[in-house]
Amino acid sequence: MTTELTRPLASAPPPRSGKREKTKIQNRQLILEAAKSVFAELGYGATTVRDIIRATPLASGTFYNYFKSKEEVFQAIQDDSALRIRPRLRAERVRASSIEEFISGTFRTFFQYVADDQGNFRAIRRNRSDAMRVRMDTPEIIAGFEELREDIETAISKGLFPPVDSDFLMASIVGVAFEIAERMLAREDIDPPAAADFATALFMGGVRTLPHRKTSPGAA
Amino acid sequence: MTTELTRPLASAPPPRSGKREKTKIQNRQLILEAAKSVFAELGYGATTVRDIIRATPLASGTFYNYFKSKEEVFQAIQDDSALRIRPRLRAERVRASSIEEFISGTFRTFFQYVADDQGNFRAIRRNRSDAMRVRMDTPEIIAGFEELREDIETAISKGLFPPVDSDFLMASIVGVAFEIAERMLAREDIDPPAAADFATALFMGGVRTLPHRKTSPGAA
DNA sequence: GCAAAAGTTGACGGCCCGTCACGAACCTTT
DNA sequence: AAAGGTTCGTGACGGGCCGTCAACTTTTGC
Repeated sequence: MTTELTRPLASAPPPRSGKREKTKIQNRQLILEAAKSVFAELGYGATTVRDIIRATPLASGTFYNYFKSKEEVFQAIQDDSALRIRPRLRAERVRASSIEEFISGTFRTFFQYVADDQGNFRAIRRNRSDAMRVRMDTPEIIAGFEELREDIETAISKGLFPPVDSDFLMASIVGVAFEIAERMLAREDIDPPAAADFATALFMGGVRTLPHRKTSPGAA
Repeated sequence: MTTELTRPLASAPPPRSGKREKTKIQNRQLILEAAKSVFAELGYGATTVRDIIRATPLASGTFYNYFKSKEEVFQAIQDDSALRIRPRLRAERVRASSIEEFISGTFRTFFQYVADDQGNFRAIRRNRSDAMRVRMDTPEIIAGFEELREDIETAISKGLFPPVDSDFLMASIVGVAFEIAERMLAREDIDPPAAADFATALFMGGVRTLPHRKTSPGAA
């Protein structure tokens, strides 16, 4: 504890590129990959840290050199996903010069991403064999929500949006995006543009301007 | 399953109102109440079955006479909640003679219920001290979603709604309802009618018809 | 009352948790 | 290149929770 070293230069920043750094990165990746596969197999709830390390050549103790718990692994996986899409969504919104572009750009980008990234999005959302549906928002994802709110504020101050409750509007966009994404993935033909069109029409003009369906109603 | 009646007596239905039935109901309630309180205290994730029975005069083995796991207790609590609001929501929708009534009735009823029922709604939604947000939909809740979809279908066939994708529309309503509910509860002044007005305006006319905010923008 | 049925109890084996002392692998210094 | 220092992987360990079950207690039907 007592750091009473003579300290000639003490802790020089160790940006080594030696073998140590290499295996560290590798081990971390090993654990993440194993976790993804095990989560997909057993579901998040049923998975134990032991299951994850067992799917790895490492020892149990090693796991804890990299993550504190399975929650943290989960977060790392999800945050990774969030980190990849956030810039794209943000770019889409910054570029927008109308409400319509803002809304449709956001939805198109999001649904397309979800469809491409089903592995990370879908598998994790099953708690176990329970019929219960689960959605977990990691800090990085929540930060993405906040970013959306800020972009809405900016859009309002630029006169793009009317001065509405940006918190509720953000919540509405998020809610529609996630909930429709789930239905979209449950379908035989996954059609991100169709999902985006639906959501965009809802936000642009309400229920009455929603696209009409092609299939005749009443069909089971 | 085999309903072979004839049976002179055999397993006569035991609708006793004896002491046995009474303590059975009581024990179940004891466990449910304890679970609610413990979930609220520790968060769902961190709670163990032992924590629940410890908050009870019962022995550990008894727990398993009533529930298979903490998941099942959780479901029982949530389903209880869902069972209370579903009829109200349904009544509201059946009574509706216009899109506007259908939508606004649904949201008003839902947000009012959430505000009244914070105990069951709020406490459970914290996973633990983690920053992660969690939402879990039990079978009863999911059945409520399906009921909404059916009511939308009925409304379409009655000409109340245009022939839209009822699945996506249901998803949108659900997403907006849950997500706004969460923001609403996070605020100092919980105002269900305001939340309902916002959501209704969104579905009736889109972003451009959303209520304008009173507080001047730009304030931190 | 009494015997069978129903329900409760808590101890038990099995598993998972997170830690930690140890030793091996690596890196630095001379 | 050898020694010394540091970092990190390893697996065994105590503690706790899980779900079960044989023994016991209470209620019920007669």
